[in-house]
Amino acid sequence: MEKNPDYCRVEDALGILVGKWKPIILLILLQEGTNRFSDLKRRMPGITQKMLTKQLRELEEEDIVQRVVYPQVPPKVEYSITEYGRSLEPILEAMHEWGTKHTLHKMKQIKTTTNNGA
Amino acid sequence: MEKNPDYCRVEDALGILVGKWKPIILLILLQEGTNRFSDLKRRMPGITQKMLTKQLRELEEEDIVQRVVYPQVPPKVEYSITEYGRSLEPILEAMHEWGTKHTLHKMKQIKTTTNNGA
DNA sequence: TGGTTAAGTATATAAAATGATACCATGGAG
DNA sequence: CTCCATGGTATCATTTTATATACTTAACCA
Repeated sequence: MEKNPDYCRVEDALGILVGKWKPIILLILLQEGTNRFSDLKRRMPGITQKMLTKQLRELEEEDIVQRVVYPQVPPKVEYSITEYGRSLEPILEAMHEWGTKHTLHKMKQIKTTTNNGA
Repeated sequence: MEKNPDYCRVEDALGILVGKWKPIILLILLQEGTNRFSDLKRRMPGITQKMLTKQLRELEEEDIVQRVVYPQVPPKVEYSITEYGRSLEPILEAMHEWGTKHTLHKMKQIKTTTNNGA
């Protein structure tokens, strides 16, 4: 595992995508472009400031999102996807596509299970 | 979020791929086909029986891996990818590809950071 | 009789992720 | 002088994940 570079590469991608909020943040920024902090928060009912800050910092750390601070009061901070971050799109797309099929698959499973004694 | 089906689909895929061991299990089974429990354990030094059992049960639950028990002593249990599970390959591939680029990107970042005052 | 084997369970802990809540800074409106 | 707004930070509690360790089962072998 640690030895096999194939596995590590996949882990790297997962490491960035994983978390309760990261994919949502990425999809929002990918689909709608630049958002300020409070916009993001508004679009993610349920997330706390702390969480949002943390996720954004981690994404920034990986050069996936860009953070721009306007030195004014009240503060204004804008977040956007970096060009590099955009390279994650194929993964998110593959996951979205698969997830859609998966939903159908689960429905089939339920049907089959329900009928298996009939 | 919960409202937007786009996000949920991605979450579904992540829900299945995520965990410290699942991608490794999937890659092993995808690349090498059927493995028995002890083989998998041997290929993943560091995993505990409990964890391996748990991950496999979860994958089985989602119809990603198939579990075949041979009623003999000592026990023999074989695991393999289902046809459905194989449909995850594009995601894993996309992640692998991205992860590879990411490694290079990080190296560039370090270089840039190191040179930024020169 | 007792050890070996494969695939587990059971129980207890530790560590990581997430959440709730309260606090801070500051310039302008009233 | 006080309150509002924005984008935070600090502290603590809870939930979720992962680890460590010991026990179980039952045929087989010596």
